[in-house]
Amino acid sequence: MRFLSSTSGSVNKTPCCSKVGIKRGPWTPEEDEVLSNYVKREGEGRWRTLPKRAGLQRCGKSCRLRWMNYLRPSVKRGHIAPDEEDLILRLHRLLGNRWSLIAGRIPGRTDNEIKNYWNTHLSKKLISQGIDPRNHKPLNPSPAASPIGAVNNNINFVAVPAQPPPLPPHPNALTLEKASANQYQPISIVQDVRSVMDDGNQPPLSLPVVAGNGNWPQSSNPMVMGYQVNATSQDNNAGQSYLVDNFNNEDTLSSFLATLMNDNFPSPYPRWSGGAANVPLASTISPTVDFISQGAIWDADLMKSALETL
DNA sequence: AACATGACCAACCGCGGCAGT
DNA sequence: CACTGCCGCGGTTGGTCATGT
Repeated sequence: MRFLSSTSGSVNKTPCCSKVGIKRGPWTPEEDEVLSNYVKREGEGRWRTLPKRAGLQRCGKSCRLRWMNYLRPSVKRGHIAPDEEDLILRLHRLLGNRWSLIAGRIPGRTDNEIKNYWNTHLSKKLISQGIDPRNHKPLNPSPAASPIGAVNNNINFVAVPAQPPPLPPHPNALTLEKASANQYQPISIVQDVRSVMDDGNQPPLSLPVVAGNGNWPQSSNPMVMGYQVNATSQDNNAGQSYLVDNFNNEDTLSSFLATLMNDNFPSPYPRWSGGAANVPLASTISPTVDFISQGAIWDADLMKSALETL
């Protein structure tokens, strides 16, 4: 039983939870009050030493979790609303099990809550609709068995055939322009990416926002997500624009993000080169995730508007 | 009424990243 | 540069409650 202090077995317990005298299990109202008052008074952080300072017989991890998931004033209570569910689905489709990132885009909801809601509701819902909740693609690749699946009244996920037929030009192409030193924003439709490909032309340039490593353009880069236009060299000219697909075929954006997140991107790992794009360097190897969380490219509103084009 | 099963979700655990030294 | 400790994340567990038999 997990809530009893287990003195047997498990050698590799984390230090904070293996200490004698540390309480575990459900929190009492008294403990909640002590923790809540202390954090409101002293602020968040220094969780490791907080229990001692606050006079709680808990480990720091437990205190942090309790505050973050339950006691924080900003935590929203109650059922997940339809629009929240809709947003969770869209974000999960793009980000996968990045619960913290998803929660960061849904005010008042915690990563734990969204994770639980996903595991107990949404994943089953998608399965019942013939959609694989892991990748949002049909469980059965047979076109006859994978019609368009209505997830709810607000959103339709289009089942992707095994070999999608050519699509006509779509008006939802999104282009980006440099809005400031560290942010791009959508501008007008420039060109349908597939028309470039269908003509058999070599893509002008791979999209610098994904391939930029200080040595772009890299026309041989296999992760062509979009094409730079109106740019002739590695420069930082204002007004250059980028076509970022049209979000309409084969989940391009989603698979692209997934590829980055799964570390499948070819070496050298894409990072912003300060000279090329003047965007804050991502120090980790999850650049897109960092960009999203830092708002470097996809700030909250931009991400939302992009998702709404799906 | 008693028991079995399933759903829900708070809380725990291990791990990786990162800042500080 | 290497080491250490803390923090935060995602996966998992198991207690509680609701529903079914």
